This record gives sequence, structure tokens and C-alpha cells, in this order.
Amino acid sequence: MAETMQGLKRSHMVGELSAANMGEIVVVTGWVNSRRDHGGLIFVDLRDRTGLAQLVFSPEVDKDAFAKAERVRGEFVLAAVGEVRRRSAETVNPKLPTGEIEVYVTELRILNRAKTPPFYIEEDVDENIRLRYRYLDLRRPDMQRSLILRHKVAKAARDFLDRQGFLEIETPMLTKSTPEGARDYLVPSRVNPGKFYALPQSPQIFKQILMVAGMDKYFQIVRCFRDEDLRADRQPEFTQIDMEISFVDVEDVLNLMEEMVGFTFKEAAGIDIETPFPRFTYREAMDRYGSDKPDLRFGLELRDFTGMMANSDFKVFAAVAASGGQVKGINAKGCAHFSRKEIDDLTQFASIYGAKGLAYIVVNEEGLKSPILKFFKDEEIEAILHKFEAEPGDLLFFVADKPSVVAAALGALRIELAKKKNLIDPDVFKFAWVVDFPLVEYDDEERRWVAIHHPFTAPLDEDLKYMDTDPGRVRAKAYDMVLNGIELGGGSIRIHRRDVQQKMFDLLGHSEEEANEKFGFMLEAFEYGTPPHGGIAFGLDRMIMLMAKRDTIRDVIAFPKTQSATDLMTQAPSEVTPRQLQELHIKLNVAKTKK
RNA sequence: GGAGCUGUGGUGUAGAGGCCUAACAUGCCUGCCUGUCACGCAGGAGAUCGCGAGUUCGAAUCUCGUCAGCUCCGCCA
Repeated sequence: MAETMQGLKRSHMVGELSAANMGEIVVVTGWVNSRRDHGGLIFVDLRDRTGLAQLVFSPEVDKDAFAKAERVRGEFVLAAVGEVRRRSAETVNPKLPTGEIEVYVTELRILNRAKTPPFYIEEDVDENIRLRYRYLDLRRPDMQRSLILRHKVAKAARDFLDRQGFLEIETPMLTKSTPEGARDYLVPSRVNPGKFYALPQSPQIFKQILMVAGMDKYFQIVRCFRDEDLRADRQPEFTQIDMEISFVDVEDVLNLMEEMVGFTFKEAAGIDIETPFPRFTYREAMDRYGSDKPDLRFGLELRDFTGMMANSDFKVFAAVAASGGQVKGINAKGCAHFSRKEIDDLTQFASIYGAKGLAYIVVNEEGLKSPILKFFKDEEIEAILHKFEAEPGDLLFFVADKPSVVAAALGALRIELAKKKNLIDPDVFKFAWVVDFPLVEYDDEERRWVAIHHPFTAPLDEDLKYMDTDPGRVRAKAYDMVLNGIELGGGSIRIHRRDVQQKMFDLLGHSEEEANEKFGFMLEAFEYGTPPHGGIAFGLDRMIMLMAKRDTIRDVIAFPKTQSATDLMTQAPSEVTPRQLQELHIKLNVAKTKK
């Protein structure tokens, strides 16, 4: 039934055909997007990754081809030989790039049949079905564009870095489990019973050792693995553009990366971006936006009322202000018309982030409306309105809590309000740097200091002196690149001195033996002449998602996993045979549940 | 670990206690059709409403559980 391509060679991709090919005999191949049978005349839209073109079958042109075309169905794979002809003026299809021409087929070969697909290729269907039949989903022009863009982004970044003298060097996928950070994916070693490799969360240690090795500038477009719960922008395996550079400080990295990102966006997607990017210290970003990844596409900045509330008669606010908490607010411009239900929903929304309440004041032409008004003196109300720059029509929100809750709740509320009020221009790209992150934070559960970035991050020179006395005050030479409220990449200048690294491990509560066991090879390497160095890694998937204006990185990854980390097409992960387990010296201890 | 949303012919949806012997569109099959462009016209097949319990005289519809997908919190150095 199926025919071969013998004696035929594709001459054109279908999307390339145009009036310039008029009169040529062409050989095209592809899938049947649709077939329109008019009885005495059959049209077939043939699709490949470059687009669609119309094939015409007429008994007057070729009887055999016409007869075969009657048996053709959706998604059949065809090769067609025919003449490119210009369409008459009234039959031109302006919706199709190739709509000025059509191919009069003189020979048709049905290279393969296809089952009726579960969904029409260009229709939007449930993601369940898309992932199960990913090969059909990937035939959709949108998905093809995503993967083509992905290729272009990777190539542009690679070209840029190559020109800057970077070397692309591979690092191991089977590596050593690290004690800090995300959960590792573990791989049992057959030849070393009871021992495990870990898949890399990032090539962090190897790239730093490459600096010790004198490679000077390293990069890699590399898969990384983290065994944590998934989100729209988080997959268990994802791709980073990973870099490390010797003999640089913060400024050098930021400048070079702005250049790289600018080049990549322009080259891959034709998007012009403004440099330099605005820079925020971590503190400033948290104060103004309640987030270390501020979305700068709209205003709605946070205002601080903590000082003002300390002496107020509103005990809820005063108590929080007096006990190290914060009272902050957002002016929801033009939201005074919100219903009680809408405000309740927003209160519910804020509670997700731990806020115990959401106080509000409605500002109208007739005056103010609020359940908390009665607690404030006239001059206090005056001061609040002044600080909010409130005008009639505004709705003022407050959250009072410990600083982390205030930031989380108001930071999220800010974005929610922007969405609700349609303040976000989808065509705009707002980059920013966030710098001077804290080096460490205290983990109440583990009852120790933990690294905000990772334990190799260098402290700011001027803060080094607080490492022993006041670790929470030490700022790091760490930086994140943020785009439209999403963390695109992050990195730091690293510690290159053995003594400072030791001090860091001490601070994190790793004993010398522990540090030696986990990182001894690295500490040893650092004793053989380590250059000052720093680096950064970009989330390639997120970068492409933002360029392609998608809501999830699943749409820019060929074979992504579901939220429960399964692959609906291959059914991974799956059980393995007892023999496989035996060879790996593994005994399962899994509660008998579903089959 | 937790919260929320969704699940109805192949696909996308409607139906929200009896009107359901489950509707519409599209796809699929058969026939007709020489200018369509996701062609059109006529006819046909196709669903025990994710799964399991329960409430009820009666459940696609209400309750509980469970499975799957999605969004989010925690987590993600």
C-alpha cells in the first residue's frame, strides 16, 4: 500500500513556494493538513514545518494522481510531483503565505497512511491529550515555531559567547550528591553497591574548577535536574545557559550579560531591548515591590506605614509595628468601585501568602469608607492619604505582619491587581538586575544559617567583617536578572580564597570533616592557585517562554513532564524488573497501593 | 505535605435532581458535487457523563472517597 520515494528527491519545502517558482516542476513532501473533495476536483493542503501549500488534483491533469487523491485522508504522508501555477485572481487565498500559487499534481505517492488523529492539528485541546500524543501536538505550527525559536536562541547565545572567547566544555551528568539546595535525582551504581551518583542540579562546582584549571571563560548549554515539585515555569529537568569567567567582578558580569541577552533577543526573536537594565538592591526591590523579582511593567509600588503606626490607636497595626513587624500598603488606583465580594476575594488571595487580613480604605468623592477608619485621628488619616498620594476613586490596601509575610502578600497582591486592572502590556519586555542579596538567612526549622544563593558565593568586601558577628547583615556579590517579574538568571562572584570558603562552611554549620567529605576535592583544588572568578546561569526554557509569550515552559520543551513529574507519552517513570533491582542491590520498601 | 479549579461520543462544549431514550458543533463513514481553502449538501455510526461508594422513589447533576490534568502555597542553595 505505502509507496517509496524511489526516484524522487524533494525540491522545495512547501512554505518556500511562491510566484517565483511559477512554471517549475517541483517535488514536495509533507502531511495532509486537509482535503477538499469537489467530486471532479480535489484540493489537498500539504503541510511541513515551513507551512502549507495547496495541491490540485484534476483528472484532466493526471487520472492516476486524481484517483489516488480520493483515498487520501488527514495526516497521510505524501510526495507530490507537479507544476507550480499562479492562481487566478479570484482564487488567491490571502490568508496563506503561499496563497498566490498552487501545485498541479502529475504524480502522487502515498508514502504512508495515518490513523485518524485524536484531534485536528490546529485546534486547541486539553493538555492531557496533547502530552499523550506529543508527536501530533508538535506538528502544530505554534509548537513548531516554539522549537524553532528555541534553536535560534541557543544558537545566538552560543555564537555570542564563542565570539567573546568562551569555550563550551561538557561536565559530568553522573556526579556527586550535594548536601545543600534542592533534592537530587539519584542514580544507583551497579559496580559500587550501596553508592549513588546524583544528576547535577547545576555544573556549579565543575565550572569553578575549570576556572582553577585556567580555562578562563567557560560556557555550556546544559541540562540540570532538581527533584522538587513542579510549576508552570519549573520542570524536573531544564536547560541552563551556564557560564563562568575568571578575573572579573560584578560589573564585568552584568555588562557582558546585558550585551548577551540583548544580542540573543534581537537575533532570535527580533526584539530590541534597552540597556543598561535598571538595578535594584535586594532591599530596595523588597521595599518597593515586595519581591526579589519585581515586575516593572506597571506601578502599584508598596508604601511603608510602619513608623506611622507604631503609636496609633489601632492596636492590630501598633502591635505589629512594635514587635519588629511591618505595616505596608498598596494604592489600587481606580479600584474604589470594587464590590465587597471582590475585596473578600482579594483578602482570601492575600491569605494564601500568610496574611491574616487585608485592611482597606475606599476613597470616594463623598469621602472615605473603611472599617478601620474609626481607629485613626484626622491627622493620621491625612498622613496616610498623603503617603498613598490617594485620589477619589482609589482603594487603599494594608497588610500588617512580619516583613516576609508583608512582602509576599503585597507583592502577590500587586501583581493580582495589575492583572485585574489590565495594566500589563503583553508586548513589553522590562528587564532589571537585583543585586546585593543577603549572603545567608536563618532557617528556623534547621536552626542554622543557610546560603541564600549557594555556599560558594562571595560576600561584599565591606561586609566581610560581619561574618562572625552579624551574619544576617552580610550582603553577597550575587545578582539576578529579572524579566517581567520572572527570574531569568542568577549568579555571583565566587569565593576564591580557601580561608573565606572555610569561614563560610563554618557559618553554615558544616564541620571541617563534613566540608572535607562533601567538598574536599574542591577545597584542595582551591589551594593550587585559584583566580578570582564569577559566573551566572540563565534559564533557557524561561527565556524562550517569555520571548514566545507563552504561560508555561512546557510549551517550549519538546517532551515535558506533567505536574506529577510523569511523561504521559512514555509513561515514565515506570517499575523495573526484580532482576534490575537485584543487580543494583536495591530492595524496595513501597507501601502496596494501586497497581 | 496543603489549597483551589477541571473531568460529558474521537475532539471542543451545553445540560446543574425527573424535561436525558444525554444536546450542539466539529471530526469519522457512505453518497453527491470542477475552484475550494478547516469547501458545501444529504444520510449514517459513535457516550453506560473519569472511577468507586453513598443520599434519593429517581443522580451526568447532590455528598464522600479516589484517579488524572492544571494553577498556587510550602519546597525550589
